[in-house]
Amino acid sequence: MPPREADLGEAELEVLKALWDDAPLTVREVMNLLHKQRRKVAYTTVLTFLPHLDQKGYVKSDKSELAYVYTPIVSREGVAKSRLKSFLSQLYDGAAGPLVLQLMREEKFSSDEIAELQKLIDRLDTKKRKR
Amino acid sequence: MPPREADLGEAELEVLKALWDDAPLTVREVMNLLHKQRRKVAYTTVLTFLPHLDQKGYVKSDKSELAYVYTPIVSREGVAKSRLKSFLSQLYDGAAGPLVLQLMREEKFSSDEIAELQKLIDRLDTKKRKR
DNA sequence: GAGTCTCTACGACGCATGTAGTAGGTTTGC
DNA sequence: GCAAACCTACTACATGCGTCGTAGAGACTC
Repeated sequence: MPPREADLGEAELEVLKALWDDAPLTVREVMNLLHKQRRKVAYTTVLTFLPHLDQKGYVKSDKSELAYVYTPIVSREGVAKSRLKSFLSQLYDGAAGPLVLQLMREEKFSSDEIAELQKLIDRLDTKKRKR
Repeated sequence: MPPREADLGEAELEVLKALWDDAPLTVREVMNLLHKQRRKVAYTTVLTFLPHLDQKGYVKSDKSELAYVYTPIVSREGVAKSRLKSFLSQLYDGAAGPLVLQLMREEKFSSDEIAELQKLIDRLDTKKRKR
C-alpha cells in the first residue's frame, strides 16, 4: 500500500524542472532541453508526462497554437517545500534541527549565505530572549 | 532507466528504522514493532525485507539461535547523509545553502539547536576571515 | 489534393517494489 | 515419537512508473 506521498515521479520532476528553467514550452522543446542535459528520452515519453503534470495540477496547457504549450503553475519553492516535508518526516522524524546541523557540519556555504544565516539566527535569538 | 540511486525502498527503510531503534531483532520482533506503529504487515512480508537488507549490506544476520537475528551495520546518520545528497541534487542542484536558509525560515528550532548553530557559524565565519 | 510532416491518444511492456501465501524444514512439548 | 508451533525459501501477484511504438488526426507544401 504505497500511498504515493510524493505524487511526482522522478521523471515527471525532470520535466517540471525543464519548465521552471524555461517558461512556456511545447513537448518538443522540453524534449530538446532534456537532450541537452544528456537525458536521452523519446518524444512520446515526454509526451506522456505533460498531461500527467496537467491533471495533477502542476502545469497548465494552452492550445491556441498548433501544439500544446505548457507552463508551470506551481513554484519550484512550493514543490521543494512539500518534498522537504516528506523527507524530514521520513528520516528525521520531522525535526528540522538535526538536519540543519548536519548540513552545517558537512556542506560548504558562501559568505553571503553565512551572513544571511546569521541574520536569521539573530532574529530567532531575539525572539527567544524576549519571553 | 531508473538507476535506483536510493537503493532502499520505503518499506525496507521502515524495517531498517525498527532495527535502529531497537538493536538486534528477529523477524518476528521487527514485525511486532511495526504493528505497534500501526503498520500492519504480514510476517512473511517482513521476512522478505531482511534478507534484502542483508544482501545490500545494511544489516548483518546471526543464526546461532533458532531464528535469524538481525543487526544494522550502517548508521542512521550514514543513510540520512546519502539520501540527503540525492535529495539535495534532485531539487537544489546539490547546493546546501538555499535548503538551510529555507529550513531556517520555515521551521522551528530549540534554543539548544540555535546555540549549536551559532557555534558552527562562528567557526565558519572565523575561517573565512582568516583568508 | 496528394504526399509529407507533426502532433496527440492509446496501448504495451519491463522492471522495481510491496505484499502475502504455500510448502517444507526444525524445534518443542508432551 | 508425534503433533503443534515456528522458522525460512520460493513463488505469485498487484501496482506504479518509465519507456516507447503505432495509429490516426490535422496542418503544410507544392
